[in-house]
Amino acid sequence: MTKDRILSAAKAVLESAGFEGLTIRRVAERAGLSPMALYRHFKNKDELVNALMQDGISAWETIVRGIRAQDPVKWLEALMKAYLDFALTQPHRFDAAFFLPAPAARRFPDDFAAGRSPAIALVMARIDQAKADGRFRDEPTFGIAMALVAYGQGFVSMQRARRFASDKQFKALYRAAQRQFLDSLKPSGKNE
Amino acid sequence: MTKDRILSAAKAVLESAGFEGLTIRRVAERAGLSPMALYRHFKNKDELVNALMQDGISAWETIVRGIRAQDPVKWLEALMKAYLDFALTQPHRFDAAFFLPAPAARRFPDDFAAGRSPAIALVMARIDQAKADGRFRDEPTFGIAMALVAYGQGFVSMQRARRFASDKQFKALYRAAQRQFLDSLKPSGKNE
DNA sequence: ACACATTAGTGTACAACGTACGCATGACCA
DNA sequence: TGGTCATGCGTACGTTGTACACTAATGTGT
Repeated sequence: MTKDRILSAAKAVLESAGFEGLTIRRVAERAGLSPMALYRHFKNKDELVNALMQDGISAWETIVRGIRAQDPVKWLEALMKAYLDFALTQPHRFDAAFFLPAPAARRFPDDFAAGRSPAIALVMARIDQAKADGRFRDEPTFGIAMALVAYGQGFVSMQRARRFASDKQFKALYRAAQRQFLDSLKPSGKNE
Repeated sequence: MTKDRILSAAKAVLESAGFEGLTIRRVAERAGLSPMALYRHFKNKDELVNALMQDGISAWETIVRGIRAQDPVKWLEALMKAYLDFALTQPHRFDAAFFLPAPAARRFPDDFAAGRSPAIALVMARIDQAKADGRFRDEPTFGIAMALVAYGQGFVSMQRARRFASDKQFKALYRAAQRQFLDSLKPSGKNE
């Protein structure tokens, strides 16, 4: 399918040149087509970018589904580490997945926050498990999940806005905060 | 000063047309100048945008300094509310302050996260006060402050990416999470 | 086999963008 | 009076997204 070839080209351009360097002409060249040919397959540039967003989201879901840790708390630790890795090793794909505005018409129809997103559902399941095992205090699962998500998103968003002095510092602070966050969920008295 | 007139024009354009509508030509027209005149006062568009970022940051600092609550916990509540209001009532100015990448050359030289930023210093002072008063558990002030910041930034970042079904939902979830966050900081046993 | 509609791709052209370059104007000081 | 400097403008170029009109290929119905 030509559409797939265009999308592959777009992903390649995005990875090597970022969103700023993502132009119709460059994608077309990479796909071996004339610029206008893309418009047979995507209504406009926004639609192409939106396809990249979908790609980023699927990539993240695959990553989450691939986390193998048995212990629920360790699983959540691995999740937060995976999130950081995703943000650092595939920055543009990550941005496509998490920072790109969804098309206004097609907002996330259901409550992403309320756990309808596939990825967040997995997270909530582990939180429930940890609570059942007495590893976490009895606070609302949904609230914990939101905190976890906001945590990651907020940190990466600050890093993208260059609010840290260096990437090393960002990583160190992220990890410290992650540890403290998970600790703060332990039942009373078990905090170190 | 002409430079101030340009900046005012830029702020007006930003407010009415957003970053997408912020063009040299439009700012120049608003300021009653030819497009090229702006280049006598700003090296290029990035420098102008950077000035808008500084403006946004000062605006936020003014807001924070204006919070009058005596009780430290109430002060932090007011802070989180003010943050939400800022994001919703002056979206572009907020984005300039929190989401715009700082110029690569001039990264935040000191550790913003570590409390060198004026605004965060005020936050940490209140957290310390709450801990001293026995209102918060004895967890690292810095970690709490980071969590608070990341929380806000993460939520707004998700809203900007249209990850909520509506603004009403966003507000409701933000407030719920805020309440839960502050509750989770109370000393053991005092959680409802 | 023939006529015709649909699809895929191209080439040209336009408006809007950031901005390099060179020139005009006036203020100020010698 | 002449020279320097700051300020602003007009023109022009390259790059962007994409509207429009066109051609070539591919079915599809008779």
